Amino acid sequence: MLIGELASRAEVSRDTVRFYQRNGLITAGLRRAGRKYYGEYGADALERLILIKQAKSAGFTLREVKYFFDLYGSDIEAIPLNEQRNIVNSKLLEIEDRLKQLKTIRKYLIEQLKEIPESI
Amino acid sequence: MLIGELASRAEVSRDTVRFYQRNGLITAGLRRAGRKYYGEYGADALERLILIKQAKSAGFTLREVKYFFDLYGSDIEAIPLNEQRNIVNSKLLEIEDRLKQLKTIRKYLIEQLKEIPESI
DNA sequence: ATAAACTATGGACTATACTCCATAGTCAAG
DNA sequence: CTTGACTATGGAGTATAGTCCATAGTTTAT
Repeated sequence: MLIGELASRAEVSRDTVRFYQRNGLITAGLRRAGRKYYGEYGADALERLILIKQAKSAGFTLREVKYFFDLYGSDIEAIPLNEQRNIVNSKLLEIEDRLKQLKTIRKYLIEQLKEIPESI
Repeated sequence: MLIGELASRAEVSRDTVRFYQRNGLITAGLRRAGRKYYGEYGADALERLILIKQAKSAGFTLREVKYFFDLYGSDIEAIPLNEQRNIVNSKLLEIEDRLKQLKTIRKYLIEQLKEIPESI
């Protein structure tokens, strides 16, 4: 399929597909079109886009996703189980850290709020 | 005082001071030095730097800090009480939102962790 | 007199994840 | 055969908060 079909199937923009491709997250074949070439994308590209979206919503960066793709391809099953646990676990720790920070900030803001006299 | 003294008193880098100045967060007078001019900073600049650091650690952006400076100067007391409450309160709401998002992500990651079989 | 430490200026660079634009070639429908 | 929809390419722009560099003038101490 061409980029437009891929993009709409994955529900991302064509520019996003191009961006991911430039950054080595997905690949495409070439389809001749006159004297130019169009990108030809397979089911694997679609799979990857979906994986990327999931990973992003789970708090992973593109850099991290690329790292795992480079290591294991897009087949999650190919990643050793203990490695899978490590990946998820360390991201979990990051999230916990950020949660702690935000809770500290929240506490501080609530204190501030208490310090401001009520204006009747 | 000159930029170096200001920076070390406020515990920020000189480049940070220059950056804030370029962005209208602090101002300086001019002290003649040969045929050049050096920035001359007063107590107000130091106060602002300290305020900025506090605001940042409370989750405010520089843009937000500048907005309030433009409106009320660096004198917090000058801000009407209900406005003070609004400011802190809406930042608090933002933080709460972000906390919710992160908790959702955490929940998801924990689920994932459960789905990965133990590798003995 | 000279070196060290300080200052100013402008501009480039960092990370993240895209988005937008202009230009130009291609394809399908009417 | 022309119009509209699609594609490719390169490059610029967005937001945030600075950092780093080179060049050049200044001040202070020895």
